[in-house]
Amino acid sequence: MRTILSATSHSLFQEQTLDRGKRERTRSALLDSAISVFASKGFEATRITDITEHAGVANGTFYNYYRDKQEILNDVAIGLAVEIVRRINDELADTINAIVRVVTATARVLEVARQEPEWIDVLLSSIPIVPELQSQVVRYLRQDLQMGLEQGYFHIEVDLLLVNQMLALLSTAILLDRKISKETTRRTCEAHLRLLGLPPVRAARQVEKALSGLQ
Amino acid sequence: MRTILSATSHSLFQEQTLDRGKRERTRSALLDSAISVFASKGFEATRITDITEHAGVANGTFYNYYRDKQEILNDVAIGLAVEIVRRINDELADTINAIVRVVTATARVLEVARQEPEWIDVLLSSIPIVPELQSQVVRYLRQDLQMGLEQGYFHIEVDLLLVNQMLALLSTAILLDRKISKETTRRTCEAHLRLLGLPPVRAARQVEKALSGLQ
DNA sequence: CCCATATTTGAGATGTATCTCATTTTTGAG
DNA sequence: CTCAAAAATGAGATACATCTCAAATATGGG
Repeated sequence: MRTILSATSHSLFQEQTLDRGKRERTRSALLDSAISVFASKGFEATRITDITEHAGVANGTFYNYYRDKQEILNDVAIGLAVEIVRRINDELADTINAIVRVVTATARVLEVARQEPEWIDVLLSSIPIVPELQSQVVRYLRQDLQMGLEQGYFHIEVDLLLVNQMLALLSTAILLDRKISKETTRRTCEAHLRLLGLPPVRAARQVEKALSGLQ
Repeated sequence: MRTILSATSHSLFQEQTLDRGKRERTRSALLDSAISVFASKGFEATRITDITEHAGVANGTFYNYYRDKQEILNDVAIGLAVEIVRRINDELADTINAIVRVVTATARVLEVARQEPEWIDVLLSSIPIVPELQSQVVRYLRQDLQMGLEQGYFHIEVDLLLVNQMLALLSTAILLDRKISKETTRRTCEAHLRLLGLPPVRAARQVEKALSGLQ
């Protein structure tokens, strides 16, 4: 057992395929079930049967769609990443200040973690296992960091180490406080800005300002 | 497969028990083998037989000492933690400046990671699995952080989140650059001080000073 | 060197998960 | 509604890791 919170996540894949044929609906059921089971038992401990039982299909059905656990994890992780990045990107379309972008993105990821704990559970634990994922996340984050450098806010080398440091701080917040209090969000945003080279007082002020601007 | 570097670690447990009876020598062989195998295949993927083969004993021998994998992992992790903490504590006995303590401890952990990659591999991946470990690490780190607060250097709340943030930055460094370049060490120390609330320029200066003082 | 005790051994019993495939059931286009 | 194609089924073959234990072997104090 891994997650403490009850599983209240909405289905991600089912919703996208209610109209398409039977095949796509069954695939979505498997994908959504995989999210739940991976989140509650962890990837290693999950058996194919756990996924099929949760999806309400027979064991053999799994093999009509995927060869093994790893293969369905890939689909799940990419699907989650695409959805979460899409949401945040939409919101940030008009934001040009790099500090605000970083704080907002951080806060939004934590917001998703609060509302869909299973998604983030699976996504974060997939990063080391699904190589394709890491490179996507890195490319996405790097843009904002580069922007912050050009705007003169950040004092740091933008590279793989930095991106992974930021991801690690995110993971820490989620693992330690699954309900994601406002306090946890604030401190994680501050940690990000401190890491990026803002003096602590300035970091606090900027986080304060940016977070109050979010609804 | 997990580690890329070849396994060049020294035995930790064998050395301590060369004189004691057969029983303790076999136990040590199992413990040292467990380190190697956990480091190379990861805990989940390790089978009892991997450990006994590596130790050059029969499969059944394992069960004369441990009930299962988890039980030997506990012994391994605690043994590693005790050894590493002992080394660093010895060196820091006379250091009273909290900044120097934090930078030195960080640098030394990374030094161990470079020289005994298997140790740190296993230790870090054990932290989530061996509860006893986490509380020990937290208690140990908290002292230095408290000291830094009292000396007026740090601007932060010292709690579980902070300690885990620092551990996460350490893990990130090790996972991303297993050979642990000077650069990685410097940046990880700076990240720690930035996180603790030192302004970036000051953090850089302090790290520079403290690291140059280490042989 | 002796021998009671401690330790090791490894074949096999047990349990469990994966994966296959011949058969059954469902689907949805015409 | 019909029916060929698509999809689902689940029993069982296969594989493999755990754990046991009676027998074999090694140990080290006297």
